[in-house]
Amino acid sequence: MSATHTEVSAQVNGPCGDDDCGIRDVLDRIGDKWTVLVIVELSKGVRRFRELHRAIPGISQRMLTLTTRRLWRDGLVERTAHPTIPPQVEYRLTPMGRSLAEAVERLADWSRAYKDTMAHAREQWDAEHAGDA
Amino acid sequence: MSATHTEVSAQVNGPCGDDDCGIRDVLDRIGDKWTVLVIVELSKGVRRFRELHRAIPGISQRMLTLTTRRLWRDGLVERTAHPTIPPQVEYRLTPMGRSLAEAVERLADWSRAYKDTMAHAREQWDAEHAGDA
DNA sequence: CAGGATCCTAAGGGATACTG
DNA sequence: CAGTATCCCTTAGGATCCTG
Repeated sequence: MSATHTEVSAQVNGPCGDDDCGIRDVLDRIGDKWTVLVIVELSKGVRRFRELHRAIPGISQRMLTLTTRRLWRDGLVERTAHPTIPPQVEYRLTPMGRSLAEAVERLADWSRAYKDTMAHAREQWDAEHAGDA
Repeated sequence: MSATHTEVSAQVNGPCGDDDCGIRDVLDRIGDKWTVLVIVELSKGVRRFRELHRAIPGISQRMLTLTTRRLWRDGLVERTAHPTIPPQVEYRLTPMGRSLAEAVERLADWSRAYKDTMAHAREQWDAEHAGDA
């Protein structure tokens, strides 16, 4: 798997030369507490504010508002406000949003694949370092 | 959660039934400020503490210590301490760590692919909502 | 060199009350 | 219903000094 390279082949498996690529950009966007959950929920279909709120346990209206607004602003979701009484606002992923949802799903795949391995690694580490502080 | 919902296509493109899958798990691990940067740097090869410190501009020793330790504990990186004076500690990704690095790269790919589109979307949004507060 | 121990602040985010 | 507006508090993380 890993070649016997030291750091000569920095550009082999690193997609960017020596910079941090765009990784921080994505994480600044989805690294918060709720964004991905909203994205995942919206990847299932169109949702209204209230539906999102109930589908994502624990989120406050405030954070849902902030999160949806950020996604909207970034062009990841489309917001449709029906001028009815009471108001109805629908959120749906844009093509770009769906593509992000795809990438996020891959990450979720990884998580499920290695969850047990990581848990076991932690247990073992904790056991081996039981005398430290 | 609510079972009486008439959600027909809930399991179509959603990889998990109605839960949040393991997405939060991953993000709790890589969603912080430095973890991915360390992972990316280590994906280029073995690195010593100092090398990591200099390769990742802005990180403090404290955060580098915490970050590497967490990765180590989770079995994502391997830590080799040479009992020399002065000490030498090498970090390298484990197979599981490399697999995570892969997934992270995919996310970075996405970022680079849509960076401009998002920036443009934001500009437009800001322009259209210049009169709000 | 590779950390540990402390101190301290910025900000993310929760709870609650109000509004169009 | 879909938000706003405030208050408040926890905590990630920076700065600094110390050690084996």
